[in-house]
Amino acid sequence: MGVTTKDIAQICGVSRTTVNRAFTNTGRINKETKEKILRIAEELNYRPDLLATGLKNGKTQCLGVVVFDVRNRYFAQMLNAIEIEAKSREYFINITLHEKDRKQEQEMVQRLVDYRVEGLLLSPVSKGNVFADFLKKMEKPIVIIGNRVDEQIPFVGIDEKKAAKDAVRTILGKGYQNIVFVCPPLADVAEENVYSHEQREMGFLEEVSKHKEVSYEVLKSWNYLEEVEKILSLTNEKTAFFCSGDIFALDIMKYLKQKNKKAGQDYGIMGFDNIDTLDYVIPRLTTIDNMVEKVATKAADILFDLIQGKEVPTKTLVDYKEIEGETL
Amino acid sequence: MGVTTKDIAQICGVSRTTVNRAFTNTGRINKETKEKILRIAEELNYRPDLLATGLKNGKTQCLGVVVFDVRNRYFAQMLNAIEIEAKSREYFINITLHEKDRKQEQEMVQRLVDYRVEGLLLSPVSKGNVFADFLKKMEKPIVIIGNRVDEQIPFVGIDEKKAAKDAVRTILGKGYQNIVFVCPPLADVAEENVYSHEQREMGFLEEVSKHKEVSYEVLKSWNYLEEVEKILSLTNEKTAFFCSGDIFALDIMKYLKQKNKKAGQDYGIMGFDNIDTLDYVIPRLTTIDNMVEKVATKAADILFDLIQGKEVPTKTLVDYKEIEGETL
DNA sequence: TTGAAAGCGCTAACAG
DNA sequence: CTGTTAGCGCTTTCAA
Repeated sequence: MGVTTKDIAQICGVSRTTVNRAFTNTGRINKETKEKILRIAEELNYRPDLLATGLKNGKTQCLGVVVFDVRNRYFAQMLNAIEIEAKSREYFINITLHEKDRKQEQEMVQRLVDYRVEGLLLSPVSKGNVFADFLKKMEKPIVIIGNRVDEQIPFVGIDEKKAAKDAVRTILGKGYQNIVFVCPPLADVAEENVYSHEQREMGFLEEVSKHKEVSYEVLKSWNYLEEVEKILSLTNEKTAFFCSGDIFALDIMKYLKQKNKKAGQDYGIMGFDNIDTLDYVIPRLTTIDNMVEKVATKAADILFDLIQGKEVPTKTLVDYKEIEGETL
Repeated sequence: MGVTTKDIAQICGVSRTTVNRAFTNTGRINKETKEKILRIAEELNYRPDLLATGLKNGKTQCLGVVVFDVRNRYFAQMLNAIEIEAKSREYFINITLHEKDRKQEQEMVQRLVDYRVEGLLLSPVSKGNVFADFLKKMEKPIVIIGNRVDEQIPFVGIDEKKAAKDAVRTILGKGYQNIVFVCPPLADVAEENVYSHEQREMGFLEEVSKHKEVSYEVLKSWNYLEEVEKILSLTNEKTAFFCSGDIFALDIMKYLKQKNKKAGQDYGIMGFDNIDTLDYVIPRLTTIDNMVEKVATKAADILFDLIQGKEVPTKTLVDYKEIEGETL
């Protein structure tokens, strides 16, 4: 590699210990020696080797973050929030991606641990006991964002269930008699961790079943476009689609627009997440802000607490927010 | 930390060298000894310390990637492409973000180098000789994506200038007599590396000035919404806006829609980039695909060549593609 | 105020 | 087939 403390020591005619002291401000050191060392180091463009430092100290000032796809706005916003939080504590973040490949997800976690990151933030697609045990075996501070893994591993998110209930109430308040919960991710429930969607479904069902006069159903298929159209053409009731993700809502709106059906007029529609693509789409979609930035910031906070050996809650909920648009 | 080769050696009653041999398949080793070592390692959940390995070998199998904001679709798609490419070579990528903060950008580069990544992919906001020298001083393989820094540092992108010329021709072909190039980033040309936008502007000017009968102007302000509206209200000519970024186009379309002006009818508009938000917006924006995924993949390829000590071109252009929409 | 020596965990040359 | 030894670059006693 480049210049090492050894080189500097040699040039300055001192020992490596002294050189080290010059950098760390630790222990007594002659002012001139120190200045000389620093000057020479500067001249030679000396840079400490972080691998060596990390190895020696057992600390790397790094956090690992594992998410599946940065193209997803949710993660993009999340990463930014984490980055900012980490930076404020002079930590470095190490982002890794896996394309919903559960094997890779574990590999990424493992590798980050092997690189001795001091803590991990995950938004996992894996689930179940095996995965939970795997994470626990890491013996590293870990905080889960969004898709809960088990009761013990600290988790940060919003109260998805309550949010879904609120949404149903909002929709009913607008006079809809038929509500369809559109949740394609549930089609993958067998393999994938879709905790947040499951929670939303529970909230939906709990609330909607309280109202005898309302008819409802849940769509768990990725073929939702056709199904939605069919539903609309077969019913006479005032129908609203509650989508477990803004993307699905946008997709439906676009599709139905081509069929000359207008959101907010011919049907109602509500999303979930408040992704920023919504800023460019007319009419403005009514949705629920998942507060991903707040959640991520909170998760990072908790992770730092864990790193410092503090006790932390195993479940932390951040307030969500309904965003009124023009589609109900 | 956890279990080390030393522990395993002790337990198996052999030396650390032997343990090492069991893992690396290098040198002769007794089959049973090997199996025993591997079994014990497995049981103890042994994991090599990557910091130590890296320190020893001077290799980390890591690439560093520095971008300014992952919320930007362009980078999001770029990162995914890089990730895939790196993974196929068993490299790990280390993504870091800085919010267009040029000081931080340099710090990130420096830190990645200090962590001994084997190469760097940057899409920089910094520019100029000082920055170029800084990068060269790293003495690491580096490939620049999108915003060129200087003639020597390998760069991958599309032929922005030619693409802009093509776009102008397309617009003229639709009968527009007045073309406005909307390029807010040029407002920041003093501080920021906006190479790609400068190239686009050059292309625009070169092409448009060939046609004496066409009037044109360039908008370099972040207040483009009002200016656009003013222009539309003052001119009688058939006007098109050529936006140096789809985001600006979407913003304009939304704004003008509220003023009851329709894209493709009351005015023409064309974007640049082909971000995937376009999928959800009607009418479909005519634009140019910046091929970010291909560019990123190519950049990673070149970086690997550099890492292997091969010669690489200092400038690589990937074919762009015009996407016909409904807004011209 | 400074230096010698040992060690973080892994690896490789060289002996045996 | 296996072990000894030294060393990657940095840090930290402990002794001078």
